[in-house]
Amino acid sequence: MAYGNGIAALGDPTRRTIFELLGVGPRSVGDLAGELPVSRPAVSQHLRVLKDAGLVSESRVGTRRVYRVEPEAVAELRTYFDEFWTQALAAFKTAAESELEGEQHGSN
Amino acid sequence: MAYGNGIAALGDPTRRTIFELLGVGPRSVGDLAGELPVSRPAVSQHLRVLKDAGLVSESRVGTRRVYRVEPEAVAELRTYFDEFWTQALAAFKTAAESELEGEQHGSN
DNA sequence: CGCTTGCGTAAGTGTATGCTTACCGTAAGT
DNA sequence: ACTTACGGTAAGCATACACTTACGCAAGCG
Repeated sequence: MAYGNGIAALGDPTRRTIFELLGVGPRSVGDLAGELPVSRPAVSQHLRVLKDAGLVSESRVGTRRVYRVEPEAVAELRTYFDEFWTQALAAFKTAAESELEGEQHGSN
Repeated sequence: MAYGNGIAALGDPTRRTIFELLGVGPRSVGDLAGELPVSRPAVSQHLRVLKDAGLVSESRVGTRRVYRVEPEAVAELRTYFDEFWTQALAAFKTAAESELEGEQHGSN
């Protein structure tokens, strides 16, 4: 049940942008900061949150740190909304049917 | 591009719980509040956020208001993570391959 | 060795936000 | 009409949180 942290982590717009940038391919911190309207430390802090949520992982290359998306975490979120959608749709149908029960063959 | 609001709205744990309760079936405000550790007004406020995000809709039945999940909104989120996952997986593969280029057939 | 590059961390600040209590409007029951 | 049920809204508060600047630390380079 780590998806909760994931959704919360992606709640922030800046963090979601970072995540989407990493979705294209791995990147360094300064590189990311270069494309964002916030300071580099801010990006570092966002990356920490994403990392704690298991959405991204870090690897050191020389003096810089490269972050990349963790596909498994995304898969979890995907599954969550997938199942939720199925369930919501079923509930939607059920609700529509029980509405009809009250008016039997009412045309409207 | 309304998924952004949706994700942000679901960032809050209480709101996510409300959303999941509504996923099972439509419910009234007081009914929801009865299963949550927060006051009824708090639930009202959360429902407003969910409604503004397009995740739920409202309908009045007598003196009470019934809220239900909006399947289309869930579908949007589903699609978002679905596409993101596909993209992230592709990026993951690409990254793995370009790592091999550097060491060609290096056993270590 | 200094010096530079690249980042994480600490400390501080302003604003957003989730919660509560109090209040008000609307719909149904008697 | 009076009363009760139901729920949205206002006001206030306490905490969370996103951001900044300042600093420290490790890895390459001259």
